[in-house]
Amino acid sequence: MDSRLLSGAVEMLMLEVISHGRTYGYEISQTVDTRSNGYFSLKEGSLYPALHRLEQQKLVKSSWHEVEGRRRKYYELTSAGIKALDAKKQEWQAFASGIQGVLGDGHSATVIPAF
Amino acid sequence: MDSRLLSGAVEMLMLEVISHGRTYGYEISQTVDTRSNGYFSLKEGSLYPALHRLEQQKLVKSSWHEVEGRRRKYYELTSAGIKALDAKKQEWQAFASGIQGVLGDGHSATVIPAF
DNA sequence: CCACAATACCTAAACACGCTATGCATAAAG
DNA sequence: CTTTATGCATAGCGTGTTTAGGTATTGTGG
Repeated sequence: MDSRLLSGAVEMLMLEVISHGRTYGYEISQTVDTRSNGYFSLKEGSLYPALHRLEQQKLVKSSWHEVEGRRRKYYELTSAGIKALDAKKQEWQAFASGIQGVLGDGHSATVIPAF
Repeated sequence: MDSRLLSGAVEMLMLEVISHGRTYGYEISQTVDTRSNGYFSLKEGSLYPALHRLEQQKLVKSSWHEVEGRRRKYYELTSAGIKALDAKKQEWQAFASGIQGVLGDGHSATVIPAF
């Protein structure tokens, strides 16, 4: 897929996944992959920097934990993160509507007069 | 709006507008603006370079014309452009579905056990 | 008549962010 | 014991948007 499309939606997707319960980077990428039927695959080079951005923006908070013999950095949403996710979802809806507005409504191809 | 979202859909939108009939840069931006109810605004700094990219990729062809006392660079789709628009639309659908797949289906918030 | 807005095109520099590639470390599988 | 999967991280690259600026013509209000 065209990665430029994904640009801008990555953070929303990640926040969404995290909103379902405390999770960590590797699992987030797996979840996004699975739930999009393999259409998206967050690469590590975008995944981890994005998590760091979100944390810097105080939308998520992290904590290291040893689980199943694995050292993982778990993330969960802050209250600001919950609001941000909601805002991003609304923005996504508006964006998708905007696209439909341009693509959608009829406008049968015009007969083009020559100059 | 988040310009990152738009990035990646810009070329599709422009091809779409051009597909309705020969047009030029300034008008394209107005059309996109109008038909998205003012939601999108293609900045000149992205509009013109995008047109040049499309032309370089042979998806559109241009010609200068003097109309209404205005010197304008008119664009129209090539046959490759028509195909590309179709492909981009399909990709958009797949992308939007992917997003819905991640956002959509229930997944009631889990009760998070403490560590 | 003149300043200003609108129309119309263009580009350079700064910035953002996804990707590739790489590195490190541990656990499970063969 | 070597390979694969898990798990985190970052540097450099590529691409495209924004900001900001430049040029030129036409219409408009004072």
